[in-house]
Amino acid sequence: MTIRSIQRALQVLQALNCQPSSTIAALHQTTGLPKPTLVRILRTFEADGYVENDSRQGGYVLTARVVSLSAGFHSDPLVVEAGRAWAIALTRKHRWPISIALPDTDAVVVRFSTVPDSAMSPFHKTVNMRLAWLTRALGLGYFAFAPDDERELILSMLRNDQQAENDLARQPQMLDRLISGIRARGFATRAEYVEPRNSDTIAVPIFGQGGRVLASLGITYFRSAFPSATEACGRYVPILQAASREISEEVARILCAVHGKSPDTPPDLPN
Amino acid sequence: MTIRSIQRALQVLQALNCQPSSTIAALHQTTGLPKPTLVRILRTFEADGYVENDSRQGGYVLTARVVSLSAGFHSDPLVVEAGRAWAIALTRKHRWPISIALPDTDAVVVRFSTVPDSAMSPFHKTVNMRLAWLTRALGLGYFAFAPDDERELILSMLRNDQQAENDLARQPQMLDRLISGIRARGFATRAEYVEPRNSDTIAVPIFGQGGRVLASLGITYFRSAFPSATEACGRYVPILQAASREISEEVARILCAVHGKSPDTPPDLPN
DNA sequence: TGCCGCCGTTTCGCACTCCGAAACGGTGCG
DNA sequence: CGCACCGTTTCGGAGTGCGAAACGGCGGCA
Repeated sequence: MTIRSIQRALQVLQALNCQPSSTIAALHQTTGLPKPTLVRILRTFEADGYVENDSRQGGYVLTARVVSLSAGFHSDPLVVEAGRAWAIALTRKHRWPISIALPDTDAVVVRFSTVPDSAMSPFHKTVNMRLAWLTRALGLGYFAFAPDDERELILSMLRNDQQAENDLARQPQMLDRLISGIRARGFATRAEYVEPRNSDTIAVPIFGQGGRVLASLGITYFRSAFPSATEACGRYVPILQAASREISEEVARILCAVHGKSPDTPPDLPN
Repeated sequence: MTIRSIQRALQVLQALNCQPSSTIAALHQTTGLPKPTLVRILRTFEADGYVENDSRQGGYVLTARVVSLSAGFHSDPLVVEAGRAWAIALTRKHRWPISIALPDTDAVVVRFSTVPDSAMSPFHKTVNMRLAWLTRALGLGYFAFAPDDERELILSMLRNDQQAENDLARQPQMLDRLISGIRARGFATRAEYVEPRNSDTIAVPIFGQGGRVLASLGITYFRSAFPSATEACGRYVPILQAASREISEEVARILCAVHGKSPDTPPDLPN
């Protein structure tokens, strides 16, 4: 059971967003709600500071505070929203768990993972796991493709960090060699010397409009399932890269559709 | 009387905006609402597509659709929000009505006016009145200070327009002379040959951060109240310009405070 | 001037919607 | 195995939100 008054309130909020200012009559017209109901809803918004009612402005007007209702929505979750379907599809087809990681100050954070869907997974729970920038596949898969200024910003944070996993931040030459290798190959893998040794992750960047990296997309598998890492990469890198491109397009599509209220059309999933 | 369920819903929406993903327990913690209530509210949001609940993401997550709750909020109404207090104060002190106008394609639109507060007003209702770009003070007060590309865009719309008031768009030399005069003086007045002849308006631009024009701010008076237009301008232009500067600062202040939930602190009004 | 129509708001009594304590099923942990 | 915690469901009661109707104000019109 859903709460009717809330749905109506959201409906009114949407309507208010369509015009610089709205009269009761106009809202009544577009939402179909009875006028006393509208007055009550608007009075509630007003009490909380989301709208103001001023005859000098010709009715009810949104205030700057409405922004706080969606201010926390970077495009961060967007890439998860867009990527989820492909990640699930990939896991269904190839068995191994897929993860999407996003930057968060001094590490990347796994924001989505199909570990619960994958019978064969080296980990139990991965969501919200923080992974080091310079040793983990998902960290490097983002870092290596980030623009120079962003990389420099991250490094400046890591240099003050005592964690052994961030040692590379203090070894510019080695780091440069690692990064240019990753950029040349188009994907990153986990450093060999970090735990757990029995598994590996391959990660590729997901790009947004304008070519900026939004996130990294990774697949994790047991090393024992393949004769060599090269073999595994040869198999999964093209798949990840294709998925990454599709996710980028889906992000663009969602961004365009945000204003419309059309129901979500399910994307064409890989078969 | 306000509607409790809506207030709670907004509260939850705010909380969701503070974290990439939220569990029921976390929301219960921060909002203090009973868990069954939270579940109902979240289910409502989910039904309308504003949040998604996915264990793979570790709880409830906002979707791109939340943006539509504040997408209509350009910084347009913001300048009105910021300017209202000063406009009212100016009218109280100087009697004449003050208006704030914003661009809307082929004209400017009065979005705020103290006409209702002013006993002495040449007009009855002004809000939502559309004023021609090149003959009205509020149009010119914006146009003359807009960047070149924006001016060119507006002109390209006006050139196809049959309205007599937009004739100047087809007379580049005369227009240039008019515009550079306005820029030099720092304010605009209504063209002498348009109605109503018994009144005049003086308008100045309101600038945003980065020096872009946000709106124009105008005062309207009966010509018969002054021996000459020069006299009126000499008196009111400094006042309008000072108010414009204050409003710009207020806009900046609101923009900074948007995320915080601190109650609106009333600005220092001119005495 | 007086009448009419429209608009935003308030009233008020009833119905039903929303509420939340309690219980439930699941999962991870010691 | 028992415990603790978490998200979700149940369910009966009451308080909350509902909307038809009425109100007051304003502007237009004759």
